[in-house]
Amino acid sequence: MELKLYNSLTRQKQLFEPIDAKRITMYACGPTVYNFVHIGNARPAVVFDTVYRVLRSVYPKVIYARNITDIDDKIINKSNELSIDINVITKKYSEAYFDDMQALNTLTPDETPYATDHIPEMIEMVQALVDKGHAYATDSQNEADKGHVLFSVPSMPNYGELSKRNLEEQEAGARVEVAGYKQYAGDFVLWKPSTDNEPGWDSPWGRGRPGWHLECSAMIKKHLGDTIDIHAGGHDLVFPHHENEIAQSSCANDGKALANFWMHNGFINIDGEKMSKSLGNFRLVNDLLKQYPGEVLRYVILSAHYRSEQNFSKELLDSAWRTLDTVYGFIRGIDPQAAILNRTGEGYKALLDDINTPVAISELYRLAKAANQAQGAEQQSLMAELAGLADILGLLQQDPEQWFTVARGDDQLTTEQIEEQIQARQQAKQDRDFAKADQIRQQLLDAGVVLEDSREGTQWRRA
RNA sequence: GGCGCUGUAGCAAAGUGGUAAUGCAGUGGACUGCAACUCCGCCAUCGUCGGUUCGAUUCCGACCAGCGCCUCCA
Repeated sequence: MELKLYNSLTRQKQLFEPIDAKRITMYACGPTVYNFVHIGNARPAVVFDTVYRVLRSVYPKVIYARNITDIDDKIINKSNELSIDINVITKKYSEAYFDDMQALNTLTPDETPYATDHIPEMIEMVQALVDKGHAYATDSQNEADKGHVLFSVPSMPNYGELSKRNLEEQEAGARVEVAGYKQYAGDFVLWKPSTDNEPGWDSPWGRGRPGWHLECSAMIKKHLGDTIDIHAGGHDLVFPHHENEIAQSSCANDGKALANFWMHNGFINIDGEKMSKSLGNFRLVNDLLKQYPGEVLRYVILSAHYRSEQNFSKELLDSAWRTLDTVYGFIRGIDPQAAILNRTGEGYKALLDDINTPVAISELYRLAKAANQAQGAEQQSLMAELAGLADILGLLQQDPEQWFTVARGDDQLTTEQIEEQIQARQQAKQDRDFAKADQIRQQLLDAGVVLEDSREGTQWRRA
């Protein structure tokens, strides 16, 4: 039983070999909390939650950390814009994030470090970089430029390893305005000065705040170690974010690798276009949850391989919902069984092969369908295997009866009303008044309730 | 200019050097008072053109069409 993962660093799928099989360490870049998160933020959360679940099925202990970025210029801007204290904003949106992620059935990471709780660690790392000649404080001659500390990219010979970038070759097409205080165009900020009305912390270079990349490096070192097994995030973070994290950590830790495996998820587009503010096509998880169960969103995300791009659309969501209806329909009324993971099953094997969730999901469907048709011990065994696979995918965690009967969106009828109507229809059928029976059924259908007759009676579900 | 990705049925999405999983939709049939559910069946030669090979959707090359990063970004 081997786990293979695609490693962005080597650009190939390779056998996952942990540093310490008794303690797996994994870090995923979390959100900057200045707004509700959109579906694109949900993808890494769901994907790496699944990776976490797979790892836990293989190894006895996995430490998964996902940070909250609660100090950032975007947050400061929002704070100024709305004249609301920055802490109020970060509290509100970090809580909203946790709620959304729970709706997507992601497990709570073992560590949720906040950037602002790690200022001393960050300062310490900057100091180490300065001491080792990998960083420099800007000249204090010019008052405006004073107080910056920059990472010196030329001080690191193998800079660019992750993104395979050669800074010289990029200059031709790059439109980066180079700040005057930089010694080299590619140098990036470790520490920047804060004005009096900006949040800041005292440091050897004056009152200021950390640069974007620094927190991850500092928090990884503190909570997980100098070198971790897996570092994950969205594909767009490869450069510059992760590249710079590597530079900081590696140089601060005397050349040790920051992570052995780098995993990056592909983007989510909306109706064929990238989500962007100018297009106004952001899909907030919070809004989508008003129309779809969280499980539908999770299912959609896992129905494509995590490295490929995925196009979100209403059609995709509706289709996923119908599929889940079918699957829950298969197991509705069957006694649930304690989960037993079939480690030689196709679904689990697919997950071990670079987290191939689409194949695992098709196996989930196959098992549910087979359970629907089986009887007795065979059925129990299929249900146990189904539960085992479903647990790793974080799907099918609801009671099927609930899945079908909990009101969806704008449903008007209560369960009691529906069952009353079903009784009335039953009577009409017994009286062989089919016209009336059909009329009741149609009325219910118009109200979003589908009836399913069987020898045992009438079952209903919301559609 | 540099780095990189994608192109498989109406939609979604796996996959393999030996004629392509799966889901949704559609469709034929069974079941049903009629439906719904369910069951049985049908529905693609894998962007184009070359090359390698006994054989390619799968390898190589070119081309076409999309797209991402290089600036905040999941």
